Amino acid sequence: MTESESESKFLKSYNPKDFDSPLCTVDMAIIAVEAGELKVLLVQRSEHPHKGCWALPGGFADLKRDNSIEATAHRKLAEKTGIKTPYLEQVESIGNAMRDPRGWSITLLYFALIDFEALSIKEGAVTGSEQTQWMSIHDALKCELAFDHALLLRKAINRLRNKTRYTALPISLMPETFTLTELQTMFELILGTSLQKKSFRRRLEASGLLIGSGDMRSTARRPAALFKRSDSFKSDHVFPGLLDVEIESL
Amino acid sequence: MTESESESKFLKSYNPKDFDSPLCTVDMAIIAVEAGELKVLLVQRSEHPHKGCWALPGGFADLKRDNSIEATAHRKLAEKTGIKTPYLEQVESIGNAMRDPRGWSITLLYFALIDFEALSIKEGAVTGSEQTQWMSIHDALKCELAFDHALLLRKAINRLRNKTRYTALPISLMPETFTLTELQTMFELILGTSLQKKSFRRRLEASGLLIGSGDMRSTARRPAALFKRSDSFKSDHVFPGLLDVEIESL
DNA sequence: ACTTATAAGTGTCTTTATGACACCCAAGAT
DNA sequence: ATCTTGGGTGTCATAAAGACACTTATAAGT
Repeated sequence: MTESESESKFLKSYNPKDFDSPLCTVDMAIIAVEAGELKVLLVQRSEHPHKGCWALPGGFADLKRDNSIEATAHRKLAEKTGIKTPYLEQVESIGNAMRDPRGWSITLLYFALIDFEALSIKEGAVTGSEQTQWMSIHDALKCELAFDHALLLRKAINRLRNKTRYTALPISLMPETFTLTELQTMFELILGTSLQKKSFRRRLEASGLLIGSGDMRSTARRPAALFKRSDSFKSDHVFPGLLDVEIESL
Repeated sequence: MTESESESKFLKSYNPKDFDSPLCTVDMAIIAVEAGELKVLLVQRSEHPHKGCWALPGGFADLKRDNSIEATAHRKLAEKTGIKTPYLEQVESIGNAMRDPRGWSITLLYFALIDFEALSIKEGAVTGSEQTQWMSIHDALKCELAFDHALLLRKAINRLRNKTRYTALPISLMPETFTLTELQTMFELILGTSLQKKSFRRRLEASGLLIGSGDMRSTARRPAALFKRSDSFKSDHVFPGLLDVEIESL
């Protein structure tokens, strides 16, 4: 019997269900800004365990439909928000015997950043049988989320805060065009500190990530130049230096 | 029936095996330096699939013995190297339908850095029925590793290289005491570039991570001061600035 | 029409950290 | 005694962020 015959015979008699295997899920921290606050999308669990609790959206990979875990994450995101091309990043995987009463379980945590205004499914929408809600990060961390989802949310926010110090990530939360002050406000909102206007503009200027759209935003004051993402824009662009703010680890 | 009675009834009738669940493993890139080369610990697979191929050590979480995936990683590491307190970090999780012929599979990739000299199990050791080997990174990436382990190894090395630019991580690869030149050589080996002696020493001096051990190393030339980790040492210490080297993404 | 408040946007000096590189120093080898 | 060699330092240049004052444009109020 050749090696490859031996291997195919082995595979034929192999059944994954013969082994004890942990539960394996994908959970998502979907983050947007609305009304000047960082918010996260939560769903109310319609099934046990933790029935009735608010939780991060997520669930099992559908082995028939999803070719990879990123596909699962994209599918979940599209189901909840209608958004197809978000900023999506894997944060970490947490697995242990205690986090789910059903038994040993692992979750792959993703976080997504989206422009709230681009949402096709908004406040209080009901997808399937589940109630969904945008809740401010602050409230979400206080309100007894299901499982260890408060921990997961903290991990996602910490990642977002850290990356905001040295990358252009928050631009993913902005609409098509925006002013530099609006963008700076977004950074400040995420970091929870105020930033130096000059330094902020210098970084962006030097990065070449944005170009003026030509238009101006006329508000009650002096009009502000509108910018949009340039051709060379990448949301994970790394600036040469860190913003010197100390972030409170949640 | 109260909510909690309803929930416990649900849990009693719940069987994880009722659902299609992916295979879920932990794989490890265990890295050390020997003979002036970055090396990775590989095991030769004694079972199908990919029987006979070299692979990163790893395997299924033992739901009976391991309380968490970190516990699984620590156990695997101790089994292969005898080392209990390494630098250990989760890199990423990869899951898709193609990476394992047995079916949809997810792996949680960890990487560990250890001081080769502190190993209790060395070259060519046989643990259980598996042959193990330390192979240079360069060779390992060329030699057709099992599954997608070449990809996993590249991800681990890229992470190591990136972190070496702005953290003190490589100190985890050093013995108890060492000279600054030896440490710099370690950084250079990982990054694949030479570094400025002065800049390198300044960063470490300013960090307060090391203190002189009092002793000197007497070689054929001028003796060099020996240093050890100070009380405030943390391997994930972040330096204020980046080392300005461009690293070839593998 | 003039003034004022306010947000947009700029000029410029300081501070911090790394890069570059020349120089000095200590010990064994000759 | 001198040479060689790697250990270790002094110092100026450069890059990027921080601090902060200043100018500018607009709408609203008088």
